[in-house]
Amino acid sequence: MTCWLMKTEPDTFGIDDLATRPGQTEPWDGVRNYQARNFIREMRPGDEVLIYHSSCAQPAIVGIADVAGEPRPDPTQFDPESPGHDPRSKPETPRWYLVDVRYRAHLPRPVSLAALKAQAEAFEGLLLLSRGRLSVLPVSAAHRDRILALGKG
DNA sequence: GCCAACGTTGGC
DNA sequence: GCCAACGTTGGC
Repeated sequence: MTCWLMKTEPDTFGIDDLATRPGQTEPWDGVRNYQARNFIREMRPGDEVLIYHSSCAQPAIVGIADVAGEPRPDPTQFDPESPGHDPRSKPETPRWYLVDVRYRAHLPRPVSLAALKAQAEAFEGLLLLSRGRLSVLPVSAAHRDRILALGKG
């Protein structure tokens, strides 16, 4: 079972929004990057997800969620009204995928990007630090444990 | 298949 | 709001 990190902009849809959704679950649509897409397709129900807030005053890992279902085609790619519309996508050959993400908990203390950078050796290899623009990425068990330890109250 | 132009992400 | 990094597109 893999642990993942998924980014979101709190001004648009933050962890508080996730926590107050019906079923505390949201289809994580709109990912339009091939590397991120490939990671989504590797996700399995029950996998743990770290929720990261980006493009905000304090970029940080703010909580824990899990993967609530199998990866499936992102329906917004077929919707001409959606900003995620991709005219190249056909229902029989979908290009973009999503998973449903279910809220589990806030971290008692957010783990800021600055805090991660301050322990650069400990977080060596963490794609959040080396692939700044990747919005979905795997997190090793060791890094995950360390992040949760930092996030304890 | 190379590479320049362009667009987007996201920290600061 | 600026700008660096870098993924994507499209001409050749």
